[in-house]
Amino acid sequence: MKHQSVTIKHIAAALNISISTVSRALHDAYDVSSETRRKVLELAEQLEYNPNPFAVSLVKHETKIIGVLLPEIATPYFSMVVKGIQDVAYNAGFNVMFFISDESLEREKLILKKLSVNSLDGLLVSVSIETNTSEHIQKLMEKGLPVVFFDRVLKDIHTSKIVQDDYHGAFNATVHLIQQGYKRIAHLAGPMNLDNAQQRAQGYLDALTENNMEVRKNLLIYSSFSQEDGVRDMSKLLGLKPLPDAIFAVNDRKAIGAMIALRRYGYKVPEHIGIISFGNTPVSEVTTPPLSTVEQNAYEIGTKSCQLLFAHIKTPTIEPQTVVMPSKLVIRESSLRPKMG
Amino acid sequence: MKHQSVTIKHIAAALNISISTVSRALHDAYDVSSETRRKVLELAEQLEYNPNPFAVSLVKHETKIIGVLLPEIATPYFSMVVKGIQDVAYNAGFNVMFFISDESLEREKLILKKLSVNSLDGLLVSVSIETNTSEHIQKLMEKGLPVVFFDRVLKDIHTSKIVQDDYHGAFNATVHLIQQGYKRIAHLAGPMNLDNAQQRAQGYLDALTENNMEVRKNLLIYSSFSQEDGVRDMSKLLGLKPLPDAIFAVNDRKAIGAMIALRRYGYKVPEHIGIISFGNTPVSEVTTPPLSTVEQNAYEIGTKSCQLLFAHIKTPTIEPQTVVMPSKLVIRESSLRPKMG
DNA sequence: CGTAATTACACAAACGTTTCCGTTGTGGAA
DNA sequence: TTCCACAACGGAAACGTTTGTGTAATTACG
Repeated sequence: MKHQSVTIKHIAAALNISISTVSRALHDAYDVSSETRRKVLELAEQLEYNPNPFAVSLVKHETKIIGVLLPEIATPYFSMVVKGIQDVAYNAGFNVMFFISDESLEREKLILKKLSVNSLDGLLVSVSIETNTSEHIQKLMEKGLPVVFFDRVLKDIHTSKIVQDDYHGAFNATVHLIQQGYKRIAHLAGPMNLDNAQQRAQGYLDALTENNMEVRKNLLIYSSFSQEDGVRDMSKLLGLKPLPDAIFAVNDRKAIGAMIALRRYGYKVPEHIGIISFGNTPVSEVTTPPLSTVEQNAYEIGTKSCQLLFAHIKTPTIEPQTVVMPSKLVIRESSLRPKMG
Repeated sequence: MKHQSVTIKHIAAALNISISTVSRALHDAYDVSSETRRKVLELAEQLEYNPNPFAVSLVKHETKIIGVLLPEIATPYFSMVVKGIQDVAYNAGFNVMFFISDESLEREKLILKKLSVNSLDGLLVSVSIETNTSEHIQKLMEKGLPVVFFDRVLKDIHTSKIVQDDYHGAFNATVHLIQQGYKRIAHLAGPMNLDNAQQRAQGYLDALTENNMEVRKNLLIYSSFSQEDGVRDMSKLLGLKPLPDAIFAVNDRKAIGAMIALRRYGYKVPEHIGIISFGNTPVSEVTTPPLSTVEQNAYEIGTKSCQLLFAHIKTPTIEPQTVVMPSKLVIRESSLRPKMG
């Protein structure tokens, strides 16, 4: 900063030795007597010496910083992932820098374009809703930057990825509704071009067909992830002639939107319409009725993806792997259909 | 990175000019002909040259990075503040680095101790629950690092701070309960040593006395911020002989904890017991009944504090100021006492 | 035409480290 | 005594920039 901080030079000058000796004393103290080593360490402690990370990075070609590129940070899911990442990184002595695309492909590209490859040791990526290309990320990888994807991955990139078992989570959630006796099950889906949203939709579809239930096109609605999307899509569904009697929502926010719409029109959950969603964010416990949902281990996704990234940083030649986190059903009241006579 | 990236040297060599000319061509292009300038810019674009930020930082003594030290990131409030910070920083061309104290003073100290003053242009701070000293932060400021506090501030530090109007928010919330006709109003307070929790408690107390209502010591319970704290404290209150008939909770999570405890014991909100809280996080809209609460503009706190920090960075001699964000009541059903005969 | 001003560039120092290599001084072995 | 090994240190290059200063070549001016 403006105020000069204490450097290796000051220590060297004070002790009347060379800076190279000071440097060695502070690290692997070969070639330095225990006496001078002691004096250096003592003075460094006293002066509260901290190495200038930029100078170190310049010569060592490593930054001890990882980047996280993600679409959003103020959601229960992503903020929890971030916490997991941060925890692992902190324990490994790494700092974390966040880049938020705000669900915009353009901003995503801009961020990566401005990014000097030297400024990061590795990058964690979850792509935006709009992202339908992988060039911008591929380019970074070609320059030697280790990249690991989490949650929202890009199929055509050859690197490690860590995802939820979206397919089976959705499949099991839908089967659960079927087992409860619901007959006309709708799906409030996510954005079409997002792989994990697609996986959930596919799980829903396969669960229906494998249980010999008719797939109705108008019961599958794609839109974005917001609560408002849930309200809107549910309202649309409520205009259908034979009403759906159950909803599988792609995330908790949309499920809550659906519940709001249902309440508005006087329908009861789970009596008239059953609901199950995906996420198990804290809010799902406190809705009325409490929301059945698929557990999504956001924190673990964060920690695992960070660990994977470190593996790639340590061993650049490592074989990429895809980790699939198991999806567990959390059944609460919203999907428990009252037994009828 | 391991793979060498393109530097100013490569451009200089390719064009057979000196690196200083390249550097000047890329910046304020005095002392360079428009011809060579064009060639440099062209080649830089083509090679996708990005300056090495560490090298720049070393010589310019500025990093274009701000740090954010905060106790937690996976809560609706803090993640929203972070979003605000990130937005302003991004538009100003700054990167943001997060440091999470996890509500631990020890970790807070450790983080700051390891922090080289040179690595940041400025620091945004919200202290942990345990933080009862200011030395560790004071020390950084003395070394010339601009610091701005948000939300959880330290009284005895002379720098800019931005806080919610906790006092009047709490005061008005309590007055609202009084006006609704509630007589025995309890307060589920936050940690005693946190200034903003204290402010809210004081607002509650003053609202009672100014309205000639008796202050009962056993109706004021201090604990932490979690939902579990809310459940526990509310259960404790339900053991009192004359029951309280209204609750003012220090945040939404504790209010929800209280609602869970009330439901468990068969009490109805707002008929038996009215509730109002502080935060207006998204969850407060979807509880049953919807939660009355004090709006807390997390996003604006983020943007404003970041702007303030930039002002300090730009003009280190600037006079510190304290910004108080107005607190607005958001009345929903949980505090609307049914009129009785 | 001679001198001064200007243009366009190169050189080199500096930022704070790490690290390779060279140098000094001491002691022991032959 | 001479030679060598080794311990302990200093010097200097390098990382990729920015920036102050030096210096040719060109232009302007009286």
